Amino acid sequence: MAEQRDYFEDVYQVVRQVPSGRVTTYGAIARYLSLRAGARMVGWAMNSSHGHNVPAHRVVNSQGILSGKHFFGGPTIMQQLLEDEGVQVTDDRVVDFKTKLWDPSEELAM
DNA sequence: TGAATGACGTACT
DNA sequence: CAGTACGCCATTC
Repeated sequence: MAEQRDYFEDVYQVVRQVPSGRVTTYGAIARYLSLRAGARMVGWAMNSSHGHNVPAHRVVNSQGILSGKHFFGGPTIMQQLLEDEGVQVTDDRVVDFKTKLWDPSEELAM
């Protein structure tokens, strides 16, 4: 049982700060945390986010695609959550993703 | 102990 | 422009 919680918690905190109606990308988080692992470990942290009160549904890949929707227990759970927050999703993709993109390096920086 | 995998991203062909 | 390959590194078998 490796309690790498420290590393994951860092990711969780960033995701938790994502405002409703906004989305962020794995790469953005990884880059903000200077994770050399790139973006893969960010997704891995999400996998462990179950029970951590982490709105992982606000985290999408660089294309704004709901890559992990299938991991929410349903192919429409993630989409429903986003739509419920005001994020329009079409074909598993965030509408106006580029505009709704919440970059920690931009919002949390400085 | 080593190999395989993985909610991604970037680079190259 | 599209497709393929590689990297990155922790977790799992």
